[in-house]
Amino acid sequence: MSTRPPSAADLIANHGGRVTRTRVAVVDALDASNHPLTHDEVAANLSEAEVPHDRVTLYRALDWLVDKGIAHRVAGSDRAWRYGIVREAPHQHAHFHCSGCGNVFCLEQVQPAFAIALPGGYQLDRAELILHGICPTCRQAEPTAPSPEPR
Amino acid sequence: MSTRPPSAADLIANHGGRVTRTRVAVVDALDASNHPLTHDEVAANLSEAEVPHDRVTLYRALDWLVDKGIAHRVAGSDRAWRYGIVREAPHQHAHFHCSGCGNVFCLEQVQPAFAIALPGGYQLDRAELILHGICPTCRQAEPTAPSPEPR
DNA sequence: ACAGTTAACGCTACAATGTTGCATTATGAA
DNA sequence: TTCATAATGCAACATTGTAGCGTTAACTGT
Ligand SMILES: [Mn+2]
Ligand SMILES: [Mn+2]
Ligand SMILES: [Zn+2]
Ligand SMILES: [Zn+2]
Repeated sequence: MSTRPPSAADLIANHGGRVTRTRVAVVDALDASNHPLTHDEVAANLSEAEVPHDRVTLYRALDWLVDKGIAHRVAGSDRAWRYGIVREAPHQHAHFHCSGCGNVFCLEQVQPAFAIALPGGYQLDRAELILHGICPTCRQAEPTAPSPEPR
Repeated sequence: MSTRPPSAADLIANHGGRVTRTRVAVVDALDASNHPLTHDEVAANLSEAEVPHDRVTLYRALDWLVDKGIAHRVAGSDRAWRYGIVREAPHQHAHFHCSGCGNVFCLEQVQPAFAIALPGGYQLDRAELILHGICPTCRQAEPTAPSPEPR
């Protein structure tokens, strides 16, 4: 017998939270995605699943999940946070920002471990590595696109 | 005889732009700062120098400077862009985000050059290294502060 | 099964950071 | 000086998120 992954409800209850409609649906939505989602994307997801929800409640649910370490939050290039389920703690890896679709992908394989010669006086706490480029899906959509991008 | 650094007006004119009150003041403000400034900080700076200015015009001036490569733009942790004068092109170095003062510092010494084994299908365009911690100024202000930061 | 406590909700208002449209101004060129 | 138009200044709007506060419903204890 292998241990099954905990249900959304279990995850929430195990962290001392009340199991509510929105929280369960949010965890399910994040868990089903292969990349972190914006508040708006989660909302769309819930709407599609016909789960009634409130904008503010959704923000609070996401915040709570991050606070409990169930989800993590990563900044996008468009100043909207992305929320992703935490699949392996601690959450420390590079993130890939696709300039095609705008999605952010967690690269769990790429652990930013490098020695940095910091100028004097700076006290380093945490390093964040962000890679910009084209994700596999967008790349396949336009394989050899020159994308002239006139300056 | 050493070549003097170009005046703000020259910089602007050399890029084919009209030399206006706001643009000149913005370039001067950015140039005088040792770290990139937010729109709001630039505005405060202009107010202090008693340079009349409009919020939107200021945004457009900053955008124009970035577009021409005179300034560069870097994201803050508070979803406000920071604008800094370009002192050495190309602008490619690590950025330090101070959790004390919230300022962002350009670390021209720290060039993010590392070999990354990217998962298949991703096309890398640019790598961005963000360091989080305490800047020299904030550190001196509270030398051994634990900074409890209650969640 | 029921009642009580209070975490969490849902709504309204507000804040911060930008963007868009458009009439007006003033910069640089002729 | 005159002229074309780049750039401005103002009002309105968009997006992303927070704060206050009365109401609801999830859990606890019986
Ligand atoms: Mn991640
Ligand atoms: Mn910089
Ligand atoms: Zn993509
Ligand atoms: Zn600082």
